[in-house]
Formats: sequence, structure tokens, C-alpha cells
Amino acid sequence: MSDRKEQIIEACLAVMAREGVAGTTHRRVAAEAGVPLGSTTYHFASLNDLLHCAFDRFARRSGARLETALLRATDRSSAVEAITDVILAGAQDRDGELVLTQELYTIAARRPEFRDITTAWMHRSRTALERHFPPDLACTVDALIEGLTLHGALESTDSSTPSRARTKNALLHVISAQPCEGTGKNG
Amino acid sequence: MSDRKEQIIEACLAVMAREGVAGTTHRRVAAEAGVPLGSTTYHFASLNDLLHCAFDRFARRSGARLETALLRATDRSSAVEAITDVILAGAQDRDGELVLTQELYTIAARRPEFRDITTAWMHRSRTALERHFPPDLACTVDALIEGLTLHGALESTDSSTPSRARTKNALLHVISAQPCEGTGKNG
Amino acid sequence: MSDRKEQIIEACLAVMAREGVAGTTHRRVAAEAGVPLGSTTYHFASLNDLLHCAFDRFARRSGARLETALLRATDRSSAVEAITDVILAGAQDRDGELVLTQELYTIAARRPEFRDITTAWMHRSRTALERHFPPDLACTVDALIEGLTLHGALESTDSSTPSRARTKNALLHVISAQPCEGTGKNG
Amino acid sequence: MSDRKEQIIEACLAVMAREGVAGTTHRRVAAEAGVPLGSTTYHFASLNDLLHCAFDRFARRSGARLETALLRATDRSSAVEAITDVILAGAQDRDGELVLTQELYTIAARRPEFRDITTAWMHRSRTALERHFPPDLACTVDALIEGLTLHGALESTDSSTPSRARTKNALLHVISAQPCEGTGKNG
DNA sequence: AATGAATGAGTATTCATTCAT
DNA sequence: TATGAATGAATACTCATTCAT
Repeated sequence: MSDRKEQIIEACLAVMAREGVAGTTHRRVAAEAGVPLGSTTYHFASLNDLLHCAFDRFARRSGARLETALLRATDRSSAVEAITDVILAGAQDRDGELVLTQELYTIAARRPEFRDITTAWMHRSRTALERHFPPDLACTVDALIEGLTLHGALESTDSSTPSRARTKNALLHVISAQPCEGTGKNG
Repeated sequence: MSDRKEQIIEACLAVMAREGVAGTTHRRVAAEAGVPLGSTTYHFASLNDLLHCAFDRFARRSGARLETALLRATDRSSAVEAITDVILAGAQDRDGELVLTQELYTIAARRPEFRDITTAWMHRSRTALERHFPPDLACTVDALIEGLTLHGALESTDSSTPSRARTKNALLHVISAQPCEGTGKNG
Repeated sequence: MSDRKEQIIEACLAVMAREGVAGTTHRRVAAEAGVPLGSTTYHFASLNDLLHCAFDRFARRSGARLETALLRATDRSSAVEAITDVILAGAQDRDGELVLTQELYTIAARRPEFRDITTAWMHRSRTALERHFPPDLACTVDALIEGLTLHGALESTDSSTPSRARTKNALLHVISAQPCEGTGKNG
Repeated sequence: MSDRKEQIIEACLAVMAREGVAGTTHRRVAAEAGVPLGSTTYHFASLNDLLHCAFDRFARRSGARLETALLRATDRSSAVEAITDVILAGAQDRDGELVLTQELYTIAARRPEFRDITTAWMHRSRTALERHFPPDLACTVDALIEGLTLHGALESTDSSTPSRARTKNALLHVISAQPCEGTGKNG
């Protein structure tokens, strides 16, 4: 991919984070990237195209964080630690990540052509989780990560950040439900 | 509230579900409601105002489903059953509900003036859950409901609807982790 | 005239000064006056009507300042002093007076139905000046007052107010052109 | 400047003269210029921008008349003649010039960003007058021109045009006050 | 290959005025 | 007599996209 294209995609992500998908226009992206207006329509067939490229990059980048963390983890205990880190980081909306995630889900929920991005993201997350957990539990943990991140972010009005202890506890609760291993047979 | 206002709010919800927040304009709402364009700007100070009113109504209505279901439940077993119903209904996106929820989260993530709606919704959900579970567990269950609903909806690209059994199992797994005595009869 | 009407007219002047004629609307006047919107359309046949009433009051009030000052003056010397005061006060645009005067001239230049206001104003000014000067000189002085006030106001960017000495000098120059009294025969 | 821009500016002046600044809209300017509506918003960042450009051109053009006349004048006598011409022409409001001047003063009185236009205009006028008169007298004459033009225009409701003789006399009165030697031959 | 001029459709919003109460 | 709900027309402005260069 040409440098120009790269530049435009990154600029598009910045604009999406700042102004939202609805506020992302050729003009604003061009201005952000410091390229001529025509450049944005030349390199991408349509604005939709550009959005798709940008969201794809975003999903890969965001997903990689969990994947990397889980790859480094050596056992369940360190995996839980890593997941907790990822949840807390996500809930703080660093660089508008939460906003972008929500925008992606919204556009995916509405427009099927964006569904491939979320599907792939979920798939990669679960595969990574399956290094440490059986498939069904991986799904549950994945859902819990999603919910805790979102609720954590929506809760944290000002300085109140979701507690690390409670987050980790919730995870442990789900993961270490050993007495109930009978439910695991469904996975 | 006047009938006109009611009518416009309902039309706004319909348009939001069909076209998304970004596609919700005075014109479309007016057309949907069958009222003159000027009427929509007369009754609401701004489009933002209208969106806020509409989302507020949506959140109350959506939240009420879980609340009602949990009020009717008499024990943990029936509560789990009720929650499973709510998750599965939500994942099927009846009446564009999932889409609207996503749009609400997106706008709340970006604009603090919509945060009150999501905060109140979360609060009501947890209070309802606390009828059956201790506070911390209620939070975890709430997050899990969120994640399972969302992932369920994003997964169900084609006809594959998330399995009732797996959903219920995930819930049971979380809920009955500690005492676990109920696992047998609920599983 | 009813109190309500009075109240609305004064509010209209305040709005005109603040927002300009183009920015003067029923809504803003009603808000400024603290009366219901319908009141402004009830007491005045149209917005034009209200503007005419307001400008009429403004012209009378503004003109009265020069008239009063000239009535008090006992001789040419004190008359010059009085006129200088009026010019300097006008150039400072106290209470948006300059702005309103300009708006009045503009609307009068364009719409004949406002011409009666400016005509009467000019007539009263000249009559007042004729207490101290012959008719032709009165006209010249009147024109000079107009020009000096306007240029003074447009010049005074920040703190630089037009000099009292120069203003008075210009007046004296015109008025005391005794050696040229031959030109006076044209008056 | 592109032809399109020129065309739009001229159309804007025509509309301003005909409908006033308050009646000058993108639509009317576009119609007057015979260009698409979008063209007017493309070439000028805002309507304000367009108005500024148009007024700037108007002021230069209007001011040039006095400057040219005074450049051609060889002595005070011919200068007075030239100024009289300019005043009488202005008072007749050829091509809505008086109206435009008033509108310019109104907008300059209210909005500082238009003040540069009037300031420059006044400066050029005075510089031109200083070819024939000392600085202070130039200012006085400048103010007198302003006042005579305006009052002349406001007076001439019907067919009565301000008399050439009286106008010239007023000028002479001011100009020849001190030395007065020229009075005889100029009067 | 790259770009900026151009434009038609559409946006939120404002408002004078009407009219039922 | 007085008022606020209602509305059709209009406003400034934005933008995705096209196209000639």
C-alpha cells in the first residue's frame, strides 16, 4: 500500500475518534492527513471504502493487544492478570478507543459489509483465549471482557476508574468455577 | 407531554432504528410522524434534544424488560431463565433494538450529556439483579448479559442464532460458581 | 399607549442596538421585554410596524439631545460648546446610538415609509440650529455635525477618541467665517 | 482572482444595492450572477466573507471617484468644483450608491472586521484632499462632504435635488474661512 | 497519476405570521 | 383581549462525488 494511502487511513482513524463516523468527511480527513482533497477520493473508491479500511486496521490493532497479552501469559493466573490489564485500559478510552469500538459495532450492526471486521476480531480473540480456556469458557470470558470494558467506561464519569480488584475478581469468579466443571462439558 | 411530542418521539425512534442516528434528520422524522417539518423543530429545541428524549424513552422501555422479568422470577432458577430469554431476544435484534442500543452507547461514549441515560439504565438493571444476586455478582452478571447479547447479535450473521443452552450455561457458570449447589438442578 | 406597547418598543430598541435591524425578531423582542411572543404580534400589525415605532422614538430621543443643548445655549460661543459635546458623545456610540442612527439611515434610504422619521429629525435639528445661525449656515453646520460624528466614530478604533479641540475648531472654522459673510447672503 | 469570483462579487453588489445587506442571500446572489448556488459557497468561506469582498470593492470604486476628481483639479477653485460634483452625484443615489454607503457604515459600526474598509476609504479621501488643503481642513471638508451627501439624499424625497449653488457655497464657506482671499473669485 | 474546481442534494435551524382558544 | 401552538418558506452552510485538466 502506498504511503499516501497509509497516511490517509491513519488520518481517517484520528478523525473518526475525534468527530465520530458521522463527522468523518473527505475534507476533514484530507486536512488531518495534510493531503489534497482529491487525494482522498482518488485512493478510495468512496468514503465507505475508506471507513472500511480504517476500521479494519483499527480492529486488527485493538485485537492484537489482547492476543499479545495472552500469548505472553504462561498460565491461567497470568492470563487473568493480562485480561484485567486489557479491560482496565479499554475502560479508560485511551485515544478514543472505546468510542471507535462502539462506532464499529454500530456500523457493523447496521451494515453487513462491515460485519467481516467484527467477526474476524471476535474469532481472533477467542482463539487467543482458547490457549488458556476451553472453547465455551473462552466465549463466556470474551463476552465478559466486552461487558466489563463497556460498563467500566460508561461508569467512569470522572476520576472514578473501575477497580482493578473487582474486575479481576469477576474474571476469577467465572474462570475458577471448578466445582461446576460439569457445565464445561457443553463446550 | 402533548400528543404531538409523543408522536414525534416515537417516529424518531423508528427512524433511528431504520436509518441510524447519523441518518436521523428533522425531515425524516417529520415524514415518519406524518407531521409538518416545522413541528419537529417547534417541539424540540434542537435535534440533539429530540435524540436525547428518544433515547431516554428507549432505555426505559428496554430496561423495563429485564426489570419486569426479574420481578416475576421467584428464585435464582427462574431468574436465570428470565435473563436467558432477555439475552436471546436482544441478540435477535427485534425491532432494531440491538442497533439502537449500540447507537446509544456510541453517543454516550462520545457525548457526556447522554451519559445520564446509560447510567440510569445500568443502575436500574443492577438494582433488579440485586433482587436475586449479591451486588458484586449483579455487576458481573450485568456485564455478561451485555457481552453475550452483543456477541450473540454480531455472530448471528446468517440463521445461526446463539444457542439457548450455551447462553444459559454461561450464566449458570458465573452465578453458581461459589456454592454451586444449584448447578445440578439448573443445568 | 398601553404599558405593554411601551415595554415592547423599548425592548425593540435594545434588541436593534444589540443585534441590528436584521437580527430583530418577534421572539427576541418578546424575550427582551419579558412578554409572551403573541404580545408582540398582537400590539403591532407587523414587525415593520414595530420597527417604525421604535425608530420614531429613537429619533425623537436622539434629536432632543441637540435641541435641548441648543435651547440652553445663550450665544454662539456656548452653542458651539454644546454642539461639540453632542458630536463627541455621538462619536463614542453610547448605548449603540451610532449603530441605531446608521440603521435608521439605511432603512430610510431604502424604504420611503421610514423617510418621515429622518425628515422630521433633520427638520427639528435645523430649527434648533437656526436659533443661533442663519438658515444656510444651519444646514452646513447640521451636515458637519453628521459627518464629524460619523467619522469620529469610525475612526475611534480603541481608546483614541476624536480630539475635543479639533472638533471644536472645525465648528468654529465654519461658523466664524466672518470675513466671508458675503457667502451668507445665499442663506 | 478567477472570473467566477469576480462575477459573484459583482452580483453581490447588485443584490446588496437592490435588496440591502439583510436581503443579500446566497440564493439571490447566485441567481443574479447566473451561477449555481453551490458556487457562491464554494468560492467564499462564508456570506460574511463575500460581503466583505463586495464592500471592499465598492469602497475602492466609490473612493476612486473623489480621488480622480481631486487629482485632476489644478487649484482650489477646480477642487471645489470637483467636490461639488461628487456630492451632488452621491446625493442622487445613482446605482444605489448612497444606500450601499449607508449599509457599509452600518455594518462597519457594528462589526469591527469591516472597519478596515471604511478606515482605508477615509484615509484615501483625506490624502486626496490634502493635495489641496492642509490636513485639519481636509478632515473638516471630508466630514462636510459626508454630511452634505447624506442629508442631500435624505432630503430629496421627491424631485427636489439639493441645489448646486448651496452645496458649493457651503464648501466655499468652510474652505475659505481663514484667508478668504479666494472667496470672491470662487463664489 | 493526481487534483481542485464545481455542483446538486441535503442539513439544522429560524422566523413572521396565522389561528384556535 | 391576549396568547401560544403551529407551519411553510427561507437561510447559511456542508458534502460526496464528478470531471476537466
